[in-house]
Amino acid sequence: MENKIRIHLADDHQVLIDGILAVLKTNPNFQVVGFSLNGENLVDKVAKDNSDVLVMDINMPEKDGIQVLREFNEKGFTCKVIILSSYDDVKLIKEVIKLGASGYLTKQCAGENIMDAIATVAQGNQYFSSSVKDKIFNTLTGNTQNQPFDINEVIASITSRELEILNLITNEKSGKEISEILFISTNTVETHRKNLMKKINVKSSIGLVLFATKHNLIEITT
Amino acid sequence: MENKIRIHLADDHQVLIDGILAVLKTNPNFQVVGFSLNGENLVDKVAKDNSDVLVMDINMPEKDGIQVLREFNEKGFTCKVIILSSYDDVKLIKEVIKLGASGYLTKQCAGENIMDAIATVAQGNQYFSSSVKDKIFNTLTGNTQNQPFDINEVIASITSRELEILNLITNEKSGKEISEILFISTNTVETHRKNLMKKINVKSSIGLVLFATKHNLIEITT
DNA sequence: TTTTATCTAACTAAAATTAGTGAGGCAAAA
DNA sequence: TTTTGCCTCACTAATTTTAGTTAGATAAAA
Repeated sequence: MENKIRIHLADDHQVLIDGILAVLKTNPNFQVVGFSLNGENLVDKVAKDNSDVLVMDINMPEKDGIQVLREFNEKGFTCKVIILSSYDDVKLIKEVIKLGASGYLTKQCAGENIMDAIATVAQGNQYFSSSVKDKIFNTLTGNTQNQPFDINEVIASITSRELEILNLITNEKSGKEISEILFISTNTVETHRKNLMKKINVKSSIGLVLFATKHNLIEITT
Repeated sequence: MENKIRIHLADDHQVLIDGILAVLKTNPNFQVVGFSLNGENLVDKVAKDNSDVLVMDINMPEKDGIQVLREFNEKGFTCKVIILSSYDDVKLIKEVIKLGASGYLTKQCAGENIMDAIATVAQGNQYFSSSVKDKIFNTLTGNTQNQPFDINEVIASITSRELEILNLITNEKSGKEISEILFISTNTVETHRKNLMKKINVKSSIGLVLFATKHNLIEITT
């Protein structure tokens, strides 16, 4: 028998952590080496623990699961990550997969599924609960006309000045405020806004904000 | 030694139930006699189980915890109820106390707290986690301006109709479009929008969208 | 029963956004 | 050198949003 799988749990619900701890204790192949109630310093803790698998919630105080995944990528860690979320939102699922998560379970799943998932991803495979797989499958089959143009091209076509405008719009600045911040005419601001809407192909500033946040093009300061 | 305390668990997160099951197994005084993944027929099931204590989430499919408590009162059952909720919203806490709940824990609590709580309420006493007691205390002492914007309370104060509006705004619908979708006047839509902006304390619809996406209050369909 | 919460709606007035077109200046690339 | 892309700005006009107030209807709760 190989070594035990070293596991780190992260969820702001202590009772859930305690519960999973108790469940995992029933399997001698698993060893929980640490847990966290928020996302702060999570990457460092996991590195220090030398954990093989991180089971993590998305919604956590201080730093959410998405941010943690990003940090993992930046620092090039090899620890496998299983997302254990309350929601099975397609966008969220796609995002965490893109960010390198090895598994995604909803909290509707059984305790056994977690053990399956941990064992699976520890071997380098991916594990997604059936409801998650269904959702993804449905979107893949459902929308073929989804994106008439390449998102990356769109993002690349956004100039630095436009990005500046986009940033300010997303931070709830009005056209007039933006003009005062950047020392340009409101006309210019609105021209940029128009060009952005055309490029990104949205109907309003709301669409700009959704696009900006979805693709993390901006930094929200408020 | 008296008889074991008979417990029923109700939560739509199976993994949490499995976890609590594993935790409670460590104490021979507790016996979990049933569990439910939603609120449907919960009252009847608890009655049939002859349970002493029901540990129940508020947010459940089919029938939420509040409705279940009401039903308990109507039918005059004596089973003690402990609420295990994700939120420590004052309004919610007050409501469940009024409806006869014997305990209230947030999911931030430890597994041990649940055992304490069960033992306490089984003896006819009440059990509230310290964070819950603090919250209630603050409101009683009039310290309400202490927390100008408790996010959970803000979210809880959003009505279902407002959520509907918020959803449509976040999906790039204009006021006119929303009025046509919901068959109400644009004036009404704008009133809802105003009330939302006031509740959430943002300057514009952009702020509403940021809030909605940040807290996963809506489903973006586009 | 009275109060409270929610949804509905109207009114006015100011401010902001959306939409389209045109155009000058400037710097880098072809 | 000519072209291209980007930033700049103006003008008009329609539409939408923001802000404040008031208020009726209804159902639930105190």
